Amino acid sequence: MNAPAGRILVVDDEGDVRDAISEWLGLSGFEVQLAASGEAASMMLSDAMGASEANGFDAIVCDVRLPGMDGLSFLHQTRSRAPDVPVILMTAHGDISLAVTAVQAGAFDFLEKPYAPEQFLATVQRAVLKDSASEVPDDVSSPPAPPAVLTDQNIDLSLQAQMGRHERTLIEASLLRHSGNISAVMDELELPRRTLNEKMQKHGLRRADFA
Amino acid sequence: MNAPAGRILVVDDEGDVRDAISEWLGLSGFEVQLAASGEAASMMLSDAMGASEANGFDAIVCDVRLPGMDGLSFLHQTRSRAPDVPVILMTAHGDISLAVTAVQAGAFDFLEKPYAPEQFLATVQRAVLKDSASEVPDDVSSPPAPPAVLTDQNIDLSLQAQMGRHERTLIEASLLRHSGNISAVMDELELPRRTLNEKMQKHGLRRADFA
DNA sequence: GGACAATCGGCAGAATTCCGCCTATTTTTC
DNA sequence: GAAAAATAGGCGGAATTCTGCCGATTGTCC
Repeated sequence: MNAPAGRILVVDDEGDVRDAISEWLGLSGFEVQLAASGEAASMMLSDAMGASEANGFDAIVCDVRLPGMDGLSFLHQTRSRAPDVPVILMTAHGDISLAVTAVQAGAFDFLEKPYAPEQFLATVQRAVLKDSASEVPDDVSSPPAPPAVLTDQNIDLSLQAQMGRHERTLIEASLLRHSGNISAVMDELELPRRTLNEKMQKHGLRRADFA
Repeated sequence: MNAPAGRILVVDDEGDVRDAISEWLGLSGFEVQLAASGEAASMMLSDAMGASEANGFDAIVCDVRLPGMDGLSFLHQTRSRAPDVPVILMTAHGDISLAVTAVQAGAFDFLEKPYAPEQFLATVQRAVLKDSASEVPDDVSSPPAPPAVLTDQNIDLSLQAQMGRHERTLIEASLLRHSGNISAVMDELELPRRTLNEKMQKHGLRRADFA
């Protein structure tokens, strides 16, 4: 195998998520290191920086919602300790204000779960290559920015597919908010239980994953 | 009356929104100028910059979804023409990637409708005073910016309602991208014409509005 | 271990949505 | 301004989704 495409630190308290992400990254040739908490990640970052090997990580992927030190705190800490390492934040619930805050605080990007692996990988690639407009936000005199709308590629853009993903996202977010409590989700989304069950099954959502 | 607190350009294609915002701003002592399209706003910006009076506007508030030149395009253009004028973008639908793109492109803030007038005004005030973390994106030692985005209230959160809004948003966006060209939208969203027609009617979308 | 609450899946009729076919109207093209 | 292309809407059978009912499981609390 060639030299790794880059070294990525993945921070997420959910084992399933870590597994999935590390698999995606691994298959793409990245060297992956995992952390289940902000504290652990912070220590790994210290190690990597202390070690002789280069500057440590090429990018960090971190969930916003973490027990203990949360994603934003970790972002702030990392930006001051290792300004050159791009930090990508992820969240399961779409919170605009959080995204704005994160990007203003220097996050490289802010991903909303669930996302397609290709999209995720594309973002990591960009981060590793530091190929982003966010690196030169003030260079407004540069040629008229290209159609900066970074639309996803290799993603099914049919209405049906987009609606399906959105439905999944909404249900997932509600499940997350209510820790997998079906009754609460039924109530919030105003869905008969039978319908909710079917949709969850269709999207492969299991309440156990949100408990 | 005292000297105006600042001069604000409001860009929104919906008259009701313009009226509401201009009232809020007016009552707070701001001088308000209204535009219904990105093109019109662009021309007003030219006027203001050309005129002897100061540097034109103290802040610009712009809807993302506009017929013709959309909010992001207008943002880009404005950032290069008038880098010192903070641009606040607004949107009715919460789209994280859009918010990220906007902030990376230099938007001062990204507001999600609907919001309370007080919070809207607070954001404008911050913009006029240039009191924002986005002005010093690399100053990571500063405390995290306060939550500038307002969450919805009095909005139907049922899955059905949310999905309906999303469907409308997607179709609207596609119509916008293709200037109301039905065939192109059919192709992009992979919808039979008959189905697209019905959905457009359901959501009250008329192609004429996007031509 | 038993009672009770929460959750799940099969089944099937009701309700809704999908979408081809045909025709009318509007817009473009030459 | 006539032919061609694009768009819109009525109609209705096909396909899908919705969702109440019922019994089976699973988890929880004495």
